[in-house]
Amino acid sequence: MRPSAKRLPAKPRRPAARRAPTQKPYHHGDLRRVLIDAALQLVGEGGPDGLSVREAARRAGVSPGAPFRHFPSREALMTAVAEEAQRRFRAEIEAALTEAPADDPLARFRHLGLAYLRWAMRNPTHFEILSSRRFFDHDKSVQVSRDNNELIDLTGRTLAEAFAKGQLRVTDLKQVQIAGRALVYGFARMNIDGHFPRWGVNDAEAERTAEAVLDLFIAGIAQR
Amino acid sequence: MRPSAKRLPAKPRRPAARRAPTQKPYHHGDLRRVLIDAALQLVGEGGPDGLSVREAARRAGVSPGAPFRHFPSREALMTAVAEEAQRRFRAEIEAALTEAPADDPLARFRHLGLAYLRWAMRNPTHFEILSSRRFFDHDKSVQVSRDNNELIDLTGRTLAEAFAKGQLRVTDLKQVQIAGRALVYGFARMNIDGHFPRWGVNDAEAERTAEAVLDLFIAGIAQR
DNA sequence: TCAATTGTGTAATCGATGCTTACATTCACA
DNA sequence: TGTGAATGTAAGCATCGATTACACAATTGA
Repeated sequence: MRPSAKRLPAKPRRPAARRAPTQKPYHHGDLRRVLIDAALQLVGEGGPDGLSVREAARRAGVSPGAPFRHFPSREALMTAVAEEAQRRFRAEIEAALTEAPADDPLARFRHLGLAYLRWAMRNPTHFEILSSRRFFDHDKSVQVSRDNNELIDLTGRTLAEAFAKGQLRVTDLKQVQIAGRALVYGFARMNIDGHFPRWGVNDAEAERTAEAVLDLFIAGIAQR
Repeated sequence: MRPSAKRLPAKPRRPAARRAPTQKPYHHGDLRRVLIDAALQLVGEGGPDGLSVREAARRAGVSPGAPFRHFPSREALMTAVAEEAQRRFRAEIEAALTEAPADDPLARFRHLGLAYLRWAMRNPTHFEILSSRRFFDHDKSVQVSRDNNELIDLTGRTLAEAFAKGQLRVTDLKQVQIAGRALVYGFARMNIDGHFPRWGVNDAEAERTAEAVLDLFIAGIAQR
């Protein structure tokens, strides 16, 4: 609730509306949200280490101690950032999946992998924090772990459907899934960790190579 | 300066040899080496963030400013740690390769991947620092980049030999190599980043799964 | 032999950070 | 309308990386 939009029917003593525009109100309004946005930006700019509680407070125009009213620790703020990133990650993958053919599980699997890779390549720092346990305790975030598990289940089901349709020549789907995860995760992390020095973020060649690598993997497991 | 302990040439001044054993000499002896060892230990214990210049100095029994005589920055100390780790990494991989059959390139490729995975699984924090550009500037370490490039070249040559012998069904070796790197790197990083919560370090099941995943990949590219 | 040079350690200090405590202000509700 | 809860500020702590001035020691060369 913003301080200007309160009840106060009959009282002329300086309401927030009459406050001088340059003078900011004592209460921020939606500091929690603003802090998360600032933190998202900081992580985007400087990676996980770029997140500073004080800097986030600075950008929100608030005292250095204020964020601790909303987040008990830097790690908690990082967790909130990861939750927001995970939400976007999952949303984009599921959106991409709606455009995939419903009756071709292997093609859906490919769409899944491509959407995964594309988001990871375009949002490297955000992908990094939600993928590594170093930056926050995944067990303490129900949303991140749930979203992640559902994504894993989704690929598992898709693979099972592909197998049921006779699209796979391999039988151990569990290992196929782990290998597939390792492949896309490894590619995404190689990009993050600077193993592709010729590419910049959003480089089209990077995404083309990602696609080729994914297709190589799929060709290896597909029936032919 | 300490006024009481001036130079005073003609005096029963105690030379280093006659110094009491409990009293440590002013000069450490081999501080640089000891600092690297302490730093290796710190990284092994607490990951990359666990390295603190002060703590390394503390363990070396030296003042907080002393390490800066040997390393201009924390990053430089981390680079030295990474160089030592990279040296061990490469040595172990090359040692494993000597035990591989000389006339079977694909088997050698497999040995290469297995040695890579094994070392990464058993030395997760050390693998992490030498694999990510976050912790030090790879361009500033000739050793790390050279060792890494030679390892990459080694796998490239092995793949080329396998192809020449007709052991591969794929033609784009460049993409096979990138996919292979992504696979083992992704698996190693998944382990580091806590994606295999059931496993501990040195868990035999982890290495067995790593082997199975690698074999799945090789089966996908091998001629049959 | 011994004085100068160079190398290597200490002590003190700086600014930034995460985090805590005490206090101030405002909101929400009975 | 008044009171407790929520949310901000101010001040301060410990730790960290890093710098500077200074102390001590080993090496060198005339």
